[in-house]
Amino acid sequence: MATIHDVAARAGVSAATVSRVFAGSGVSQDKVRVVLAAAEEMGYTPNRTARALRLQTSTVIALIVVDIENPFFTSLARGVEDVTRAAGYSLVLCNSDDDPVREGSYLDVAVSERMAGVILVPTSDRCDLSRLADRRTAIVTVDRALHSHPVDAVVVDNVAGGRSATARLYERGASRVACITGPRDADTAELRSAGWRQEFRRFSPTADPDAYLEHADYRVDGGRAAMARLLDAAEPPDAVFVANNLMAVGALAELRSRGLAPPSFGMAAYGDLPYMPLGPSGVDVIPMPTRLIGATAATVLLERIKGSADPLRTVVLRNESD
Amino acid sequence: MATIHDVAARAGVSAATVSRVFAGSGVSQDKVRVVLAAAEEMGYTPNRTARALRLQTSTVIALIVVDIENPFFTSLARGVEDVTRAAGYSLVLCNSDDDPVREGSYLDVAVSERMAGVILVPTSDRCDLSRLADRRTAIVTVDRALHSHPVDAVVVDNVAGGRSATARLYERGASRVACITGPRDADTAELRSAGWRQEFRRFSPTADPDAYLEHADYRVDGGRAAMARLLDAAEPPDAVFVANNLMAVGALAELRSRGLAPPSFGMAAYGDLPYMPLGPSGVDVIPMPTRLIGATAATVLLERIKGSADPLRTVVLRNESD
DNA sequence: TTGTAGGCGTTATCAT
DNA sequence: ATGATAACGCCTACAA
Repeated sequence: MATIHDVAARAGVSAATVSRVFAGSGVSQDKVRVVLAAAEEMGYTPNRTARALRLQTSTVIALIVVDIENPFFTSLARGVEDVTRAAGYSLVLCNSDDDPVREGSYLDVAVSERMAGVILVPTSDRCDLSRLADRRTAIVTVDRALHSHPVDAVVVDNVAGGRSATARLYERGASRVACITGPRDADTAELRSAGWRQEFRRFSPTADPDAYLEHADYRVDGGRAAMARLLDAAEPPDAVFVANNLMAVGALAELRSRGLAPPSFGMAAYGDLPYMPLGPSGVDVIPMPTRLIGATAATVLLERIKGSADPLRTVVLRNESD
Repeated sequence: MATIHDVAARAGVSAATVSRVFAGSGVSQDKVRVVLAAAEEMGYTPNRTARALRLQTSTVIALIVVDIENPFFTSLARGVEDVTRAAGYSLVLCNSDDDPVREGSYLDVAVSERMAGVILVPTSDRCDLSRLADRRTAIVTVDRALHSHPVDAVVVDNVAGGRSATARLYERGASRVACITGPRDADTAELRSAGWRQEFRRFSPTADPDAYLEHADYRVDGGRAAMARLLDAAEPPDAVFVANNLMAVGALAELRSRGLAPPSFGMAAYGDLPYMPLGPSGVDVIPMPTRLIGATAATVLLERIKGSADPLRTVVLRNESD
């Protein structure tokens, strides 16, 4: 494969000149032409590996998500990619599968490959970012915030979303709104259920919130099982707020299998139900500005990569219908 | 950040010895301990960039798909990841968005980063793999085959799937089965519709197949629009074979919006409909062994990376219900 | 078993 | 504007 020296030899210039041509600075017009021609003929592509070694940084950005099979995260990825690509970076997507070990290994890869930055959906608050800090690798978290480590973050107002979803269910006539939220490690799960709890206390002051709160895993089957538990209770709810899209799909399946379904049994979900333009499902959706979240995170990251020393910030995007 | 020399100094050995410790060969027990201790204390991680430059290959594998938002491909990715991860490689996922230019740029990145190999869902038969060939980068295509370039491939039997889906619709009483297939550039689209055409000719010998064939883009909206065109025709079909999952979702939406729906209007789809355990949709699904496809592709790729010089092969997996 | 030294392909510094 | 040269961190003959 052609190296910079091969091109230099062919063009009758030094390697330094070829390098400058590709860096785009301080080379005479004629030499530029000669070099470009030579490079073209030889099919020369700069070796990113060598460049990264020399520069101590590459032009790759990693996006690490907790569930590649959740459309929310792939849509987020599209948002990220739109802006990173426009800025000349390539985006690689990594799936931690909500496993801190896998998350850690991808973070290691990121610093070890000298990636320019990483956008991370953290598996939990305990995740270790020190390795990135050592290398001053730019980082921003999305969707979930991190309190154990100071870092830029882009999130939505989960409490407000949980509240408005719950309130709407009550206003539409529900008398007891349960909640299916995510894993305890996910701060979004805690915040969304906190929003629900506020409204539950207000509208069902005599009932015990904890009897109507289920934790699951943000996945279809978990949502379905949680819905089943709620329905099997002594005093079942007549509506439910589900804290993410996939669990809502599962909960809906469980309801339908029992002959229940919205709107007779109320349901609100945080985030769009995937592939559900199939006629009205009766589910009240709190839409998330998914691509915008990704695009915003990418923008923040790029600023850090460019060297911004602004104070850390947490960008809170509004849900589209609070 | 600690380098191999720092560790060597601290451990009182040469850099070569440290390198050998991490390569795992020919170092005395006591030195191994000392080196590992030193590395641990200093938080040393080998610099993959330097290693890749030296070895002319890295330990990263790229999976380039045409639509990251299609659950089929993310599920495929899980299958790939299962085996690459077990073999000690890290997988990065890239989205070409069915755009040959983006596909090309990711291929460039792959060779430029000296990735160990790439698993590719090609956007079309015209895609240029010469750059990979130059660097002898291992490659295998999945889902779609490539005839312009000799390369390993893992696919399913698209013709058989198209035939059996169509035949089943006729056997269930349909009198005219239309077909919504994918873009002309995708060989899967041509093969699936070819399967349909065979059965169409057999069961509807007097009708013109081309009047009942629609090309769309393998996406929800495209499927919906195609379904609308079919229904608006002079002699509309009473059943349809849809060549992929997302278009089936769109087609189903269109049917329902017109008060039609399976099973009165027959529908068969190639690949599982995403997030549809919501009660029977009435759609006859040709399930694809999605994860297995990914795992198989990864296995083939790993063999090539290990240096296998076996003849090129195309692995054809059976659909689960042919 | 261990160390020395050269080179992987770039880019930045320093001359010219 | 251009060229020679050193260095980025690692691995691997080759020597000892």
